[in-house]
Amino acid sequence: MRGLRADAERNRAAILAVARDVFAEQGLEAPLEVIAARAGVGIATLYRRFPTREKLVAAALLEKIALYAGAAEQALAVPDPWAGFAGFVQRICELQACDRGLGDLLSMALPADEQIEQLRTTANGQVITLIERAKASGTLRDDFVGEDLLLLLIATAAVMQVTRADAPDAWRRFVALALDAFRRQDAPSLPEPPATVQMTRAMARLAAERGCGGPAHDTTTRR
Amino acid sequence: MRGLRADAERNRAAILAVARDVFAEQGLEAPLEVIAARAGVGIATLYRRFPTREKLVAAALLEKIALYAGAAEQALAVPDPWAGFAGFVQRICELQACDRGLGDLLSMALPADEQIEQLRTTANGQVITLIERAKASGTLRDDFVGEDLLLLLIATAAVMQVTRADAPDAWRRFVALALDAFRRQDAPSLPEPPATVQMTRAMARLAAERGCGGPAHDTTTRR
DNA sequence: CAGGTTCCGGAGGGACGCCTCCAGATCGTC
DNA sequence: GACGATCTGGAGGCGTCCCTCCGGAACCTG
Repeated sequence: MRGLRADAERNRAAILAVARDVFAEQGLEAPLEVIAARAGVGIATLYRRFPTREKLVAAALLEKIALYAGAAEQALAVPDPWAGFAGFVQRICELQACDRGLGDLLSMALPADEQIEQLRTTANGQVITLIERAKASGTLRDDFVGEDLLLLLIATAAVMQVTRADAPDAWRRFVALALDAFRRQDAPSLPEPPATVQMTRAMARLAAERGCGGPAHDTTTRR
Repeated sequence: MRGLRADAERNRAAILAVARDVFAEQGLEAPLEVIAARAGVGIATLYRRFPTREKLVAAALLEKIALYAGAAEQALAVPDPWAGFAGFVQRICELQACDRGLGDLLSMALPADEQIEQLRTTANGQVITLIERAKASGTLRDDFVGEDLLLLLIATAAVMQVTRADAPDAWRRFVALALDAFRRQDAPSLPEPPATVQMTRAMARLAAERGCGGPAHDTTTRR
């Protein structure tokens, strides 16, 4: 694949810039024609440059995913295990709140680009370490697992979406409650210690990280 | 409005029965033509009997909402305040899990029928009582408010939707975590004690119940 | 500035869901 | 069983979004 022609490259950049905005505002299911129009480009040009929605999503959100991965790394650098863990949780929720598209990507099992999956997978490894460290320090409940974090991401994404218009900060309270629940306490044991569950693709990855293995089936269907 | 002709009444019943099933399976945004087809009826007949989607939803889900209201009443009959509260939370989440349409209705601020709103409002009053009772007994955290329950309903609805296929019981773990968070403990105070927040219509109702008042604006728009 | 290559954009077909219209079938009453 | 009132169903217009096709414009190399 050689370099694009000058105008083509310009258009590509314009599409990408607009896509970032639109996905952030409207989520990953925004009409592609909106993006093309706002970029001052025909719909065909968008399709030529990004043949599938996933390609466009991947290109547009790569930096945001990198922020997610970076947050995990920074959290590991925090000396206090609980502070690192709690800060990480708040940080990724913050990222989610700033970018509805990222929320979709983190919470729903959208078909994602290989590059993004790789980034996410390594990040997940660090997250597991973060979790184990916090558990070992006695501040995070023993039965906590990575999947619980995914549940939280799903939940906060929904809370944000529903309350965005009326109470845009409601999710902060929700996340604070969740962190309270995650903190160690003499609580009744949770149902279904989910050693075997596997939900979204991201969760399958998480599980794989932790050595559970799992059929990462394809889903070749479109739409 | 006089009685319907016999065949019309029969069709109405068939539509309603099918609507209950379809809404439970697919949520409240299921195509109306699916319902008409499954009921063995033309789409026009459905529209004639239920001119708007909300009317159909209201008629189809009335009993389910009644179950919700009943759960609040039963919970108040439980002697132990915490057991009553926790049982209620689990019960309504269970109801939500069994009926995706009910989940939509409880969590999203869908335009709802007057009859349903009324039922929901009285139920919400009982819920507030339930909450206050549990707080007074020292088992529910002091800063808990009715809106937190709504947040939970929103969150569990999302969790159920995303994990339905792969881990249909994941929501149970999630709800158990939430109940842990709600239980009294020496926790850092939550942000935004939401005396003033008002999110969905249901939440506005809740707030109104508690005497906050609030502009229950109209949203006359269709669709 | 000419020629070939690359790129562009809008038209347009397909799928889906909403909702309405009206010719004809069905009911129930006398 | 006949007649008027009531009810029916599917065709079809509307809107949205998807994606492709192809005549023509823009680039860039010499």
